[in-house]
Amino acid sequence: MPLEQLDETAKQILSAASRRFLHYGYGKTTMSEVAQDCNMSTGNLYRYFPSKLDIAEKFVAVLRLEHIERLRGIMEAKGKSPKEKLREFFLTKFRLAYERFHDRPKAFELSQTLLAERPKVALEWENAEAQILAEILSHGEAEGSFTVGNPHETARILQDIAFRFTSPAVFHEGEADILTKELNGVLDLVLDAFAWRNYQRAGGHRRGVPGEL
Amino acid sequence: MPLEQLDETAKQILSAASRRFLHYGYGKTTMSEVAQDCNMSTGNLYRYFPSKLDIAEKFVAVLRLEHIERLRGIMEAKGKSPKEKLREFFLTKFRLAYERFHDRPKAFELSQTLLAERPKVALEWENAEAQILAEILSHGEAEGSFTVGNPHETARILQDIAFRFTSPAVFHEGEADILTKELNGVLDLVLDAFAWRNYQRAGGHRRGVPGEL
DNA sequence: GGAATGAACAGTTTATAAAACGCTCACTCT
DNA sequence: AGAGTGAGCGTTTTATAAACTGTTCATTCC
Repeated sequence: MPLEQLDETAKQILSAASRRFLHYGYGKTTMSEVAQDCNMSTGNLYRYFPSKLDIAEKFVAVLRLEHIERLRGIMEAKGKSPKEKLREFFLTKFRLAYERFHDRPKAFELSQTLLAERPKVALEWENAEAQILAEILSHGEAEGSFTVGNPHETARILQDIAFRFTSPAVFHEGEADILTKELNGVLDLVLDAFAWRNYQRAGGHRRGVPGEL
Repeated sequence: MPLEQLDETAKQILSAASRRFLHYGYGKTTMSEVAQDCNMSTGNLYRYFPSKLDIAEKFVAVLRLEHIERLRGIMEAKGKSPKEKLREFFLTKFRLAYERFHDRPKAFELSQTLLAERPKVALEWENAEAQILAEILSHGEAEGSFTVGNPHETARILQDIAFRFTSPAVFHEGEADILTKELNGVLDLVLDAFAWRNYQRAGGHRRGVPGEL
């Protein structure tokens, strides 16, 4: 699945196509243009990719890998509390989404067509994120910061909550700093909910709540 | 602004146009068709509405009024706790949005074009909802169920949180019952956050928290 | 014989001409 | 004099033909 498993020629094709996708958009790049960039015939492209859409899918898969690695880095960071990680997770996710879509309209178009044709891609992306989120929650639970029943279920709910700050269609409405402020308000609320659940689990009779700042 | 303030002829025009909007969609209904339905000329339509878009805007304004009245009814209901009202508010809002868009694609098209041309309409709708939401929060605060700093700010944040369950673009992904379940999970979390804030305000030393079920 | 080609096919996009549309206004009707 | 008309204006939508694109495969190349 990672880039390294690809044939050298496939990498070249992917690279040429990616460049055109970002520059001219998915719809405006043709297979023969990509072939020309690679000094080969159109027919030969199909020895390495089943279709144009599969090239786009691979392109997004690479993007996703970088995106997920970034978030995984936050999860694995030392010296940060699970609460801080949770906040940073969503702030980073938002910032990455904002940069990807608001600053680069062609990437937005590619996502639109790809997700229309291949809905699974979006689900895989969300699942990969939910995985990391669930790990943050599990660590927090083990460490006493959170009380989370089912980490994966809770991760889904957190994704629902943050949807407003991930959905590309909305980014035009508000500017980044306003949205960031609102997202922080949302995260305050989420963390308060966890604080309450943690307090409830602890029996609701102690003044100091473990893991509370 | 309400329907009653309209001229009798204007009401007739609005009614005929609305019927066509819902049946054939905004784009497929023509002014001359509406005029024919009303047994008048196209020119006469413009004595009552400045443009076709303004008819659509009035149509949506009526919809909004019904929608808001419904939510206001929840807010004003007797014998329900603010927490129950908060939950019912969002469940109803979701159900209404789901019916409006998922079950009636033509209404979806009308919203799309109207919001593209008249972004203010969406803001007014959101503001009207936020108003009611803020009142529920204020009542809850006065009654001891919630601790809410700024009701309007908090209302905004709750709207952000529920965005996933309001955004028309998403309704195709999951079915209503799955989304309802997830929304309930989100509301559980929100209510827990309020419980914690309430507990914090109360000094964090009492076992029983006022207003808690 | 595996790698690469490019003409050919079906489907889509684009270009453009024709039809239809939203809207105005000089006018008629009552 | 206020309500209503409808031909006419500029623009948008639609219909259709031409050009192009994604994909295949019989063939060529090394």
